[in-house]
Amino acid sequence: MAVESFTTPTVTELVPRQSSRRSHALFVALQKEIVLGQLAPEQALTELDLAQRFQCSQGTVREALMQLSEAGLVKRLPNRGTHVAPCHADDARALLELRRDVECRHLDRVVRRADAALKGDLQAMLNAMRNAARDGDEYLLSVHDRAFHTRLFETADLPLVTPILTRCLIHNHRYKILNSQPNRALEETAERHVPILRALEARDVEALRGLLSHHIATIVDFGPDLTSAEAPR
Amino acid sequence: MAVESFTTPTVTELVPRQSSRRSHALFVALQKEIVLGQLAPEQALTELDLAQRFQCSQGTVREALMQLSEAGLVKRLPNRGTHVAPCHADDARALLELRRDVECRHLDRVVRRADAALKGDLQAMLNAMRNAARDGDEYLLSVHDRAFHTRLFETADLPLVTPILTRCLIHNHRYKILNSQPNRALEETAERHVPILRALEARDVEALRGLLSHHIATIVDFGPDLTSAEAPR
DNA sequence: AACCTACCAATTATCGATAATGCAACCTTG
DNA sequence: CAAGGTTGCATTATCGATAATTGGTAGGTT
Repeated sequence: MAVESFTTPTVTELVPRQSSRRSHALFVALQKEIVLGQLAPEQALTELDLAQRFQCSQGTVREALMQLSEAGLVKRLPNRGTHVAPCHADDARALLELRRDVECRHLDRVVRRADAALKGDLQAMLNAMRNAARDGDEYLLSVHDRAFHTRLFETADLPLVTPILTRCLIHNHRYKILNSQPNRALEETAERHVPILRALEARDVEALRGLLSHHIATIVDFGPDLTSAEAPR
Repeated sequence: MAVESFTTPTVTELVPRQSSRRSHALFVALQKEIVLGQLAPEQALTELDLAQRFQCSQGTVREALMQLSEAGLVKRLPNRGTHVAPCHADDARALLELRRDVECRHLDRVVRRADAALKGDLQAMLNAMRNAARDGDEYLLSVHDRAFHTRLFETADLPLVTPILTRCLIHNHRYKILNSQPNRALEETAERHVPILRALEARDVEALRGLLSHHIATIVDFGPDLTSAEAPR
């Protein structure tokens, strides 16, 4: 194992080099508006309107829309435009179950490959969550929350599965934010990740599985359905 | 508009209106080459090369590449190009488990909403699989196989989950084709879908779950891991 | 020799303009 | 007045050209 005396972890990779891309900035902005409901489900998005609004060309808007389509936040129909994706409870519940399966099933791989860099990154993300919670910024909190779980799962080294988790995460948070009173116990949400980090440090796969499963099942109250089924494996 | 004799069911919607789009044709062609391994994993794809090869502009190539990225068949890094996605056994196994979860978990919804149109479409796809198998066209067989399972799951009416299944399916088939002797019992693969169709007609959810779970677990031989875990719910 | 810097070739990102498509309202026609 | 065809508008799809970014290389400095 490498020496872990680095005070600042590799946060450099968290905001890679995409900040210089107009289309990516647009993607980030639109994603936020969709998750916050400022762009309503089923709402139509026309490329030239967005181009004028963000002062860029139609092609750049198109690239951003295709990235949103990759995240499942919009649906693009050939020659018929782009619409914000729906957000129904049935889909949300299914995606939450799916997320639990994905995150809980490969924890042995995660623990096996966990190193100091992972620990440092997760700690940094936890602090970012705390800051966002303190500032009452629910969306920023969700951004770092997704980063936390994504970083954790990436350690399993299943690059073809990670995009699926990404999809689940964004829709989980979208449904939560769209169906809850704003600013409800944000600090608590951040602190919920502490025991997960502890179990990871102890390399306790079973404890980790139980914590994550409960953590995910209690994100949104869907009734007893989700908690009844056990975590996979 | 010419008069259509409606001997075949609503296959019109299977190839919607995308055939007239250059980028979609390119997407289909590249997808085939990737799944067949003619484009090797990790191979670099440069946009202008493809534009010249397919006689179209760079933007059109880009759109196709983004669709491939949505399917997880390529990975695009900003300013660093597009590469064919890797294809490792660990990912393939994880995606196969995930596919089984998705397909088996919502069969109650499928059965509840199944109608004559679904039955007709599935029967048509089964016939298409048989034709492809008879012609020894393993890829075409896989195309109709994916269409069969996708059409079945769409009946569950979980539009946010369907794209995830799509992703799993394409990677399942890619791994299978990349890791098997060509033309191995194609007819058998097609006929495997007959009991599934029968159980659907009988509206027997439990039988359907067992059949589908076994059907999926035996696509690729990953050892006893997949068959040991039971189908969810 | 190791390191830093300025350039170069290759590639992607963005742009503005044009072509193609789909939809809806309108008009014709029986 | 209904059915079918036609036109016009709004929007997406495609194109060719230009700008920006990257990685590597050659050259110079300590």
